[in-house]
Amino acid sequence: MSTAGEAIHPDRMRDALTAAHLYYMQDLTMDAIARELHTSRSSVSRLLSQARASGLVDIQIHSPLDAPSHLEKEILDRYRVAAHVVPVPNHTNDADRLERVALSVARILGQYFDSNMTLGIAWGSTMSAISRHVIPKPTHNSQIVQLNGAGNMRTTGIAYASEILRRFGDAFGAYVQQFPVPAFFDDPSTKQALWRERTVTRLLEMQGRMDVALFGLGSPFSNVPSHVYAGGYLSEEDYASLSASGVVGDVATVFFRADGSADGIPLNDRSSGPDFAVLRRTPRRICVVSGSSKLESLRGALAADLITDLYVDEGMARALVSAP
Amino acid sequence: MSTAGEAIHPDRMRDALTAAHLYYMQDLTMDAIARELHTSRSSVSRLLSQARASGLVDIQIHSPLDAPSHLEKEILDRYRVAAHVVPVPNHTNDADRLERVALSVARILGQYFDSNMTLGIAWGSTMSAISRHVIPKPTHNSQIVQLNGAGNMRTTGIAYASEILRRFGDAFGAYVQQFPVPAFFDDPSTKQALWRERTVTRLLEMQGRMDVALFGLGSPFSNVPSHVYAGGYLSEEDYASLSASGVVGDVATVFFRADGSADGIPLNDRSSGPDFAVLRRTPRRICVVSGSSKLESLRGALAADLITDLYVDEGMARALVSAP
DNA sequence: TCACTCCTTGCACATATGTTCAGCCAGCTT
DNA sequence: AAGCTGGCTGAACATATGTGCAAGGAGTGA
Repeated sequence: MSTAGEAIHPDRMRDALTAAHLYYMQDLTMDAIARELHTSRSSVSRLLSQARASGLVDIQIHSPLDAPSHLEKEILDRYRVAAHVVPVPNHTNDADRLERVALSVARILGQYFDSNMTLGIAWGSTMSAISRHVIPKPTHNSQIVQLNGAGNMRTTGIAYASEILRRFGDAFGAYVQQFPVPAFFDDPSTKQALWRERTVTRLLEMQGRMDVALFGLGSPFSNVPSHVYAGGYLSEEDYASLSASGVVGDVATVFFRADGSADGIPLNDRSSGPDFAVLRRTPRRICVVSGSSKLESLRGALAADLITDLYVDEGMARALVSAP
Repeated sequence: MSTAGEAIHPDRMRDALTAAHLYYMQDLTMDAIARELHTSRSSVSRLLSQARASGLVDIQIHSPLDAPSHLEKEILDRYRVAAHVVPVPNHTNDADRLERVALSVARILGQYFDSNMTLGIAWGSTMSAISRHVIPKPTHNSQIVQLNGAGNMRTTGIAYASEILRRFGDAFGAYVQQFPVPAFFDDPSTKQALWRERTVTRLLEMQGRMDVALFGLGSPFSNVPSHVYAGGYLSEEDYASLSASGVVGDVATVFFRADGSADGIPLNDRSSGPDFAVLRRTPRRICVVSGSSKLESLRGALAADLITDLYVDEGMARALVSAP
């Protein structure tokens, strides 16, 4: 069990708590609070920042039940997933879209995850961005499990993936279960052998018990290839094989076609990611997508029924409901 | 069923919602939001105010479970009630204390009340202050019931009490049940007769089904008499009778002694307020007290087991744990 | 159509808040 | 004890936010 968030001196936290009360519940100005706390206004400003960043202050936005935007309702009707459209101006570049969607998800994640739960997480640029902003929430007896290995031909990937895992674990005070294997095995039988090892079966069982899964999408053939496709995970032949199989995207390094099917895609036999059947058994499957190039991948994932809750930027949401 | 809060034009609300997302979830500046929304920065400021005031944005403060202040823990240990100490500087006058405690309670009330629930409320200066600040929260099929009549020798009290009721009703979109009777009857038999009327028994049944009761405390013999004791509700003889019975305070115009007993206090037979047995059956009984003069009254109410959740200013909390 | 009210807007100003920076202090190493 | 490091502080400055006000626009009744 890792410790939650940054260690904060208890006295400081009590001050932060008091400041938050005075500021958010009683509408005092920071100046007034500074006087009550016998400190400077700047310190109060900093205390309040800490209070927000450490989850002492929790800001939620409730749409009155009738308010879901036209887009969210349309997506619900057509795809049966709870959509959350993150407002983003049209001309925004993909990096900013990713950042804004990730920030929104990071701040709302606490609403999905609680004590005694297991959260499965993937890795990739989206997950990395989210991990950098999660807001701490203390939980007990909760677990975070890595969905797929991150090793590739050059590194074990442990540093990268574990950094992401660690951030989530710290934020929730959860036990973190890493998955120190390559994203793809060279030989399927190695995977099968390893999958019979008890350290691995234990992890697979945790995956099977997940309450929430959080993942982005890969899109191999878009003009902006995702982390997996740029990071030395796949060889030329692998890539060709994907193309030949009609793959449009992946979730946690498991691939699927436009119609949502995933059977008979050779690479999946060598992938360390969870079988879609396992994923579909997870009650909440939160998918975070941003950037125009992932539309086809998203359509495939929706067809595959991999998603229960979808976070997208506004542009993607529009694209999703406009075409057939 | 009254309509919730102020009527807001739906377009405006969607803008407010978007602004809130951009401001609170994505940390954009109001200036940036103004550009995205094609309006002026000042309008964004106003949109955000609306979003907060109308409950679109919900700000909560979570003390990490180990953080309850020394005072709150001490009160829990000694009196078995969940105490919430509202920080207030020592030299604050009673009017400000009342206002600050009321504001805090108003903003937190939504956490206690939800759809399909019944809320009982008293009246008085504390309740009035709270009512002026409640933050709207949409609920369904919920009810608000007046605990005790407000009529006195000069007025029916309906305007005063109903204004308080209405504010709560508006905020929660709840059905409001007023209690248009005098606070005290002149003749106990009038009360008994009326208590057999179906309009009244229906209301008494609602009181019996309350999920939450919200009330302040009266303190007849303090130097700062409460509303009841100043407003022409009681005659000289009544007052003398209370004194003779050893009364230290009241909840919803039902009186009690320092040891929490209420039997044999003549005025209670003429009071319109709920029998303490009814109150004690209510799962949550939230008492809001501020101002130094109500200490003895509070002690009595605690002894009478009328309270499950206590909101007090810091001074009162200290006083409560300091003396025997 | 006009006159009127009521509500909304953006501007300009007044405040409130965030952030940089230099100084200080506590705790640790040598 | 001296020297160092890291974290915290308040002053000063740079930004961001709140609000009074005059102007404009939609609705309403004469």
